Amino acid sequence: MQRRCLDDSTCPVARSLDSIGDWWTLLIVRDAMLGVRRFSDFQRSLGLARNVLTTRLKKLVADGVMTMAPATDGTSYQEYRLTEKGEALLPVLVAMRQWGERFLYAPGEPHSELFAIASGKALEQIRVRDLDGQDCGVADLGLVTASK
Amino acid sequence: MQRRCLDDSTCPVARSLDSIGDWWTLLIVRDAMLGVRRFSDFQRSLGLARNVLTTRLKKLVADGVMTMAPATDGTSYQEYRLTEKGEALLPVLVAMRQWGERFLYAPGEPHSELFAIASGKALEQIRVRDLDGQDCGVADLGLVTASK
DNA sequence: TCCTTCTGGTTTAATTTAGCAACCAGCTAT
DNA sequence: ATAGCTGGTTGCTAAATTAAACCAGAAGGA
Repeated sequence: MQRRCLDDSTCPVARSLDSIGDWWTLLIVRDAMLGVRRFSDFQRSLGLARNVLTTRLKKLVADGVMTMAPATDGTSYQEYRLTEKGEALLPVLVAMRQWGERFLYAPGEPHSELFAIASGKALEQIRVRDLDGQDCGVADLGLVTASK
Repeated sequence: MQRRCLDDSTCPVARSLDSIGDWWTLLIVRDAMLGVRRFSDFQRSLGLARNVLTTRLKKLVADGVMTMAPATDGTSYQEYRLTEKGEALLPVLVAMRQWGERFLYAPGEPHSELFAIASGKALEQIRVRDLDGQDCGVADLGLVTASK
C-alpha cells in the first residue's frame, strides 16, 4: 500500500502537489529562498528528523526543484540550491503567506513579513485576474481541458 | 510522537501549512471551488479513503475553511462548502496550478485550465510585486518580523 | 600531529498516518 | 417494501514520520 501518486494527473494542482505537497517540503523551499543552503542549516532551522530531510532533499533534487552542488565557501562540503523551477515557486509561497497573515493571526500577533529590498516596501496583495485584468473570484472561473 | 504542529509559528507559511498542508487537503479545497459539495462526490472525485476524507473535512471545518450545512437540494443530507476564508485560498491554488502548468507538463500534454467565465479569457500569470508595482524575484526580497 | 567538533548523512525502533474493505443506520427513489 | 444511496465508523495492514543512536570524512585548534 503506497501513498497515492498523482504525477499523472491531468490537473496541474494535483501534479504540483505530487512534487511539493509532502509535509516539510514547502518549508524547505521557503528556507532555501531565504538563503539556507546546507543540510545542517535546514535541519536546525526546521527541526525535522534528519532522515526525513534526507528523503525530502533527494526528492526535490530528483524533481529538479533543487540541485546539489559543491559549496562555494572553499570547504569540500556541498550545498543545496533552488533551481529556476524551484525559485518559480515564489508566488505559491507568497500566496500562502498572505493567506496566513490574513486569517491565521490575531490582530497585533507578531509574524514575519516579506519586503522588497530595493524599495523597502511591502508586497502587493496577490490577486487572480483574467487577461483583461479583471479580478476573478471562485464563482467567476470555469475549467476546460486544453493541450497547449 | 505526533506529527509536528506548526500552528504557533511566527511564519505565516508554516501556520498555513498547518491548516492546509495535509495530504489531500488542498485537493479537497480545489474540488470545493469547482462546486463539489457532498461527501460522496469528494470521495468519488478524489478516490481517497473515506475515513481520511472524514478526518480532513472535520479539520477543515474546525479550522473555519469549510462549513457543514443542510443541503439546499431538498434532501435531508448535508453539504460542505467553502467559507470566505476557504475561498481566499484561490490565489494559492492558482499559483500552484500555474507552476505545474509551466514545469510539470510536456509540450502538448493535455491538462485542465482555468478561464474567466465572463470574458472567456485565460488567467493572467500571477506575479509577486511590491507596493510600487515592481516585479520581485527571490533575490529581491527580505524578511522582517512585524506585528500589524 | 592529535584531538575535538562539525557535516552529512544511515540505521533502528516506536508511533502515527494512509489505504482498503467491510459494515451500518438513516434517507430516497421505485 | 425494498433496493440503493449517503455519510459515515471500525478494524486491519502497509507505509511514513519521529527521535535517537551511530558513523566516516573533513575542518579547526593546540
